[in-house]
Amino acid sequence: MSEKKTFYITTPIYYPSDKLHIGHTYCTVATDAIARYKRLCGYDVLFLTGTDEHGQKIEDKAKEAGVTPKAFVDGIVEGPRGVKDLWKLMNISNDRFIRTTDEYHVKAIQRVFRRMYENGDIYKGEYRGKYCKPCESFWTESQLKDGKCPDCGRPVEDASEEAYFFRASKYADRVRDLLENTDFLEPRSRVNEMVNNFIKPGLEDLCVSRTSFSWGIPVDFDDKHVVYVWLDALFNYITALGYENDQYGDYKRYWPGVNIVGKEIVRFHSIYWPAFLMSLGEPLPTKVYGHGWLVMDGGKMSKSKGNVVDPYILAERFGVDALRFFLLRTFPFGSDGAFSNELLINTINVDLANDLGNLVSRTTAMIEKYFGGTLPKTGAAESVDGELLAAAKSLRGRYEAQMEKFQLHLGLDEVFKTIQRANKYIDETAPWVLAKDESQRDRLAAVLYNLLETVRICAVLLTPFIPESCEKIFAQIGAEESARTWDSAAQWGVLPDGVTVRKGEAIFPRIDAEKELAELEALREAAKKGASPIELEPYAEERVDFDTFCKSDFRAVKVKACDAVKKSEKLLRFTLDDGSGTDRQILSGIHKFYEPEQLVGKTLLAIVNLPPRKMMGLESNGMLISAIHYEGGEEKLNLVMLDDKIPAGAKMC
RNA sequence: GGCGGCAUAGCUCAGUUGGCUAGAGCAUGCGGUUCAUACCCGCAGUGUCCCCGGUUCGAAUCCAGGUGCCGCUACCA
Repeated sequence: MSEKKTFYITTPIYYPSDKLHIGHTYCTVATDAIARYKRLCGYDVLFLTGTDEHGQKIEDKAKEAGVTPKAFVDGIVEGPRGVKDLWKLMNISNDRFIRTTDEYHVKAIQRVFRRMYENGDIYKGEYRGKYCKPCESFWTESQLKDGKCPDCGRPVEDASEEAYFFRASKYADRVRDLLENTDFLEPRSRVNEMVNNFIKPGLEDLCVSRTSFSWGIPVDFDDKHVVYVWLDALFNYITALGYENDQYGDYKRYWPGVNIVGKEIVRFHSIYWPAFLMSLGEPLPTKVYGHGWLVMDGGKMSKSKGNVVDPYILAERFGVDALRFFLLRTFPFGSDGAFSNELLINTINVDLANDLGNLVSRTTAMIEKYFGGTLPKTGAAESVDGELLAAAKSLRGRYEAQMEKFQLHLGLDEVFKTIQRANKYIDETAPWVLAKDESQRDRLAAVLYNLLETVRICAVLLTPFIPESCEKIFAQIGAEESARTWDSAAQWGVLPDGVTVRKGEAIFPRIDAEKELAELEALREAAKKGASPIELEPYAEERVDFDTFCKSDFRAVKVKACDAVKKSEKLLRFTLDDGSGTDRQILSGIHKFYEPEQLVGKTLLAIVNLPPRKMMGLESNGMLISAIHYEGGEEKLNLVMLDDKIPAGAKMC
């Protein structure tokens, strides 16, 4: 009977290829608020976060940094100002932290992979698919016509590397039903996107192993292969509870739970994740919730723009609670929100300093001033009290309704409407007038008591969002433990007669907006200057033998014409003079970097003896050579341009 | 290109199944107050509800077309 109901909630596990930014913080803070809310309500909550540490990108980054992948991620996860430090700073109340490099997780994934292999849902296949020799083209199974090459109708043969596949197609109907006919995936708008894009066209089997790099969990019965990162990553939600391992033992107790995710990874969580669980016959998550993104003023966050928002800087300047509050108060959870420093400062000043902070301050100040800090017993009610009392007494119900839907900003909105009502109540009752009249002492005490109770209820409901600050408020208004509970938030008159308050420091100091904005702008400029280190592709370790290299036929080519390929975002079509007398056509996906007009007449470098390849229905005979590097995390591409003196067709060697 | 989403006041956003003079907060202007963190309370505005048609007694809302922004996805050998 006394067994508490359980509630399990997770953030995504973050990919530690770089320091985390405000977007990760937003997601984690939101999940933390929900976890704290559920604890407040009396649930036995388990809250998990962690890091997803395998994959090619991390292997590359580590190589670049000259350390092992494990050492690289250790630095970002456990190191100073790393992931764990950030969550500590942000006062995140996670009960567990999983790293996908943790031994128990690795072992569990190997077992999961093996089980799915043994039950037939994972099978060995070919990564590239089918090869048509005469056309020299690769095709996937789904592109074939009657099992033959869709271009020439001739038979195709298997080619390229072997890989393991997950039979996602087998679960397509069940997943579709789950998406369309339940509220498994929210917000609802994501459902159409998933069904139309991935299920209706026919859900393809998913390649779940790689041989092209080694930083991953080895398939234990075939160690050329490492497990695909998504399969590895998704199962964290249950390995962290002890699924297929002995590290923990509460899978039965807590699963299924709620997965909070960003909208960019909804696909994996709403299609493959349930399909994997179906394959193993395990319960599905109770809900996958895809929240929106913070959109920066000045566009997407990027290092070169200098608008990557560093949560450390904001939390240290304005306070952890202020930052937590801003993120959850301002943006509807579920849709995108426009982030700006100005909005941040404004919200802190208006809601926290002026409305809430000042309400606590003026209430406690008056009690100290008029009653020496201790409120006498009283009962002098008047009709003017009605509205405030009604608002405060019904607040918990309205708040709860929103919180249960994860509408965090609306829950907060209810609380702040009540706070504003309390400020108005002070105006209506004018305690400073009552104070001048000795016969109104009783009434004055009643007014101040009503204010204290309203503040108390609001503070209880704000604890999931701004826990530290609420502690301070409770201390100032003299609220004991029993006056801080979920139950007490639905009751009026919980603070005892003769309650003693103690006015302290301002809980939320006002921010000098102009000064702070100028300083943040200066920091931004500095970051912009400092943060354009040029990053290079890692150097290849494998040697190519001289003969193979010599087979590559590099030639100087002159651009006779260049136009954008219709219906394609990236492709440009080049008509080239390669000195042979016949024009050569090459397609290149560089429209992001060049407009066609810029390139006509230029002398470029191309490899001309690659097999022809069709893209968007057009044939490409070779490849133009470009130089690639990264600046501030952004890919930069420059075509290699040769001296115009070089004649078309000149061979490079 | 396919799929999906968004477009409402200077800014950030609400507007349930079509129904009052289209709303809130911030910012702005004016007034009040002095307990309080130059704060609080009240009043006042301001809108081609992206454009163009259509359905309807009636459209911000529904339908067709268009424009702009965003996301997913395909083609970047």
